[in-house]
Parts: sequence; structure tokens; C-alpha cells
Amino acid sequence: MRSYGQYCAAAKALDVIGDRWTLLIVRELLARGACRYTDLRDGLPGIATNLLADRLRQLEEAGVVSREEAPPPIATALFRLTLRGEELRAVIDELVRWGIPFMVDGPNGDAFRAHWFVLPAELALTDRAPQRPPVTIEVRTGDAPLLIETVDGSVRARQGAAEDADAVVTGTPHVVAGLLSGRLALDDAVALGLDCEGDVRALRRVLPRSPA
Amino acid sequence: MRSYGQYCAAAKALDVIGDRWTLLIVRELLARGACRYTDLRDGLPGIATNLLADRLRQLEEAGVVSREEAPPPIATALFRLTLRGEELRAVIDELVRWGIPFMVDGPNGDAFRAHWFVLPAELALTDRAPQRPPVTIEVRTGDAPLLIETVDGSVRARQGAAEDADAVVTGTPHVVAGLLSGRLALDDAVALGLDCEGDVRALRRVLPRSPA
DNA sequence: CAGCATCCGCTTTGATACTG
DNA sequence: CAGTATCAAAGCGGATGCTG
Repeated sequence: MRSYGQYCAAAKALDVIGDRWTLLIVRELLARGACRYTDLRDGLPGIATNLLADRLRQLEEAGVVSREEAPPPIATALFRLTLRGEELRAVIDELVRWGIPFMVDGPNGDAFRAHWFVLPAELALTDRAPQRPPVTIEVRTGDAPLLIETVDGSVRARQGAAEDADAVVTGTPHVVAGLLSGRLALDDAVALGLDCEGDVRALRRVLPRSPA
Repeated sequence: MRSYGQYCAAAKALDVIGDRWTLLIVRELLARGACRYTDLRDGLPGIATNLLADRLRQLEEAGVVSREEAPPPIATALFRLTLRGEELRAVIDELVRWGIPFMVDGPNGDAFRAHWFVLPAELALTDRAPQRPPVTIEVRTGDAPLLIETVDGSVRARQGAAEDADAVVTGTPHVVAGLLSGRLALDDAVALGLDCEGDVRALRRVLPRSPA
């Protein structure tokens, strides 16, 4: 990116992460952890492959991302956030918070990946019974299952399935977005087609009080 | 901006504020309040005038900025953030926080406007003696004076001069940045050319404990 | 002078094809 | 799998001109 040439902290930050696609690459690495090139490309539908390569090089140069060449047998490189890159979580979190209202409309032809709900889920959900034994909830929406777990009073989300989830909810991205963000109460989500199996109390324990 | 076409809160947010210059326009309105077109242009050195007009129109359409036509005698329009626009403060704040380390190098040919220190100052300074009577500090650096005031235990900053400031500090943007961010202790800043007149205790009351 | 709109050359991006 | 190469289209930057 061309530098703004301004002695201003915000402008300097944008000199590094203000390019198109750059913050979405950071989003991918925050939501999924270390990724291969192909994982990134799959999580960033629409990006041109040369742009992905360019951006990764710039981010590496800026000290935001590190490229980790795996040993010969594996023969695949891993990209991960450096400490400096992890510090962008606060920026992305606020961006996500600001962007959540736009999710009300639902995806109208938009691409969707389930792990895009990881960051908003961690922002919106809370463990309201931290003294009770931890619970695991599996969310099935879009291309892959999502796991939501209570850990030490906070809520962690990640891609993956569980064999012994306390509850399993299944629904369209639109309804799941409404549920996780607190826009929809559980009953309303069910009325809109959400399927909820297992221990509903485990679910209610972490859902935000709606309407948010 | 072309939409990313992703059903993701961060991507949706960037669809609106991810264009080049857009967040810097928001920075201007956050740091200075309502601005005329010409004020914005002056606070955004390097922007092409047509881009400023374009961005303002997009931001207005997105409900982030409102254009207020002043009554006939004044004949000048004012741009201000809407409530939705004000909510971007959290995003800009995190961006500023992340960008502050880049200020260590000093402006190497970068443009500078004193009001660019308003947001970082409010982020970094705290009133450590809220029970005592409020103080006012004038900071002279760059193109215009800056006022820093304690209000109800917090610290507000804005453009402007005071007739009766408790303290007046004068220095280069580089040294002032170091002082405000806590990278430089007051003594070190003075050794680097900072001039400090008046009640030094008023200053120490709000400065971050260095090294930050 | 404030607030743009137009034009033009350059850079960045997007889509696709191709390679080690 | 992990990119590079190519090229058209879009966006940006700078200059200038227009209008109340």
C-alpha cells in the first residue's frame, strides 16, 4: 500500500493493514490459527491468488505474519500470526462488533464459511454459570461444524465436531447469526427453523440475553 | 468499494469503511467534531478532492456521516458523524493503539497536524488525581495548539488554546508523541528539547507512567 | 472561497491460466 | 500444494475547471 505519509498512529496502522483483503487474512488467522496457503484461499473466497501471495509477503515483512516452513516430510508451509499480529485481535473484534448489525439481512448470495462465526461467537457469548461443569455445544451451519466450549468462565469457539456435545444446534447461517448475536431469542430461532437437540440449558447458559 | 461478498461481520464492516481514506475521514470527524469540506481536506493531506467528495457521499449513504446544510447566511455545509458513525470510535481507538509503536521513528517527511494527537492523547492519558480540582494543559506542537483537560476523572483533548492553562508544553511532534504515549519520561522529553512551563505537577498528574 | 466534477496517466485489483 | 504470469478493468492521484 502506498503510505498515507501522515505522522498519525491510525494512518501508520492503515499503511500496514489498510490494503484490501489484508484484514480479512488476519481474520482468518485469528479464527482458525495457523493456516496453509490453500486453507487461506478457501477461507477468502474471491481473493486472487497473486493478491494472497502479495499480502502474505507484505504481512511477513511487516512482522505481522510468520511463515513457517515445515520439515521435508510435510512439505507445506504454515502461516501464523506473530505476537504483533495477535495484537490486531482488538481491532478485528471492534470491526466485528460494528459489522454485526449488517448480518440482519442474511446472506444474499454472499459466500459463507462457518468459521467466520468464531470471532463474533466469542464476543457475544458468555458463560453465565462459570461455577458449573463446562459444556460443549456443536453448531452445524454452512460448510463445517463449529464447537463452542466454556473454559474458565469464558467461551471459546473453534472449527470442529464433538462426539459428546451437550447440545447440537443446526440451522441456516442467517438464523444462527441471529441466535449467536442475541438478535433472536432461542424460541424465535427455533420458530425460524433452528433445530436444537440435547441439553437446551447448556445452550441457554451461554447465549446472550436477547434482544441484545 | 466492491463488496467482499462474504456473510461475515468483519467483511461487511470493511465493505463500508474499508476503502482507502475512509477511516481517516472518520478519524478527522472523531478528533475534531463537525467539519467543513475544507477542514477535512486540510486534515487529510494527500487526498484527491474528488475522492473526498466520493467518500463523503458513500459515508452519508451508509448512514455514518450526515451532511448538514447550514442556513443561508452561513452558506457552508457541515459534515458530522451520526450515532452509527460515532460507534466507529472503538475501531479507530484500537487502530490508534496498534499504530502507536510506529510513531517511535518520528515523522520522516510525513505530514503532521496537531489534532492527530487528540485520539491517542485521550487513550493514553489518565487523571490520576480525580478528586483534585481540574487542570488544563496546552500542548504546542505542529500547526496548532492542543488543549488537554481533566473532566470528571477522565482526560479530554481537543484543538485550541487556553488563556489560563496550568501548564504549557512545547516540542516537536516526535518528542510530544513520545511523551504522550509514555515512551518518554518527562525528564527525557525535556532532555530531547521539550519546553515545559507552568505547573509541572499538573502535567505529571495526567501523563502515563513511563515506560508505558 | 467552498464544494465539488472532469479528465488523464498510473497503480492496484480481479480473473484466469500456467508451473515446479 | 503453493504459488507465478498475464492482462483487462477498476480505482487512485494530481491537475484543472466549473458553479454559487
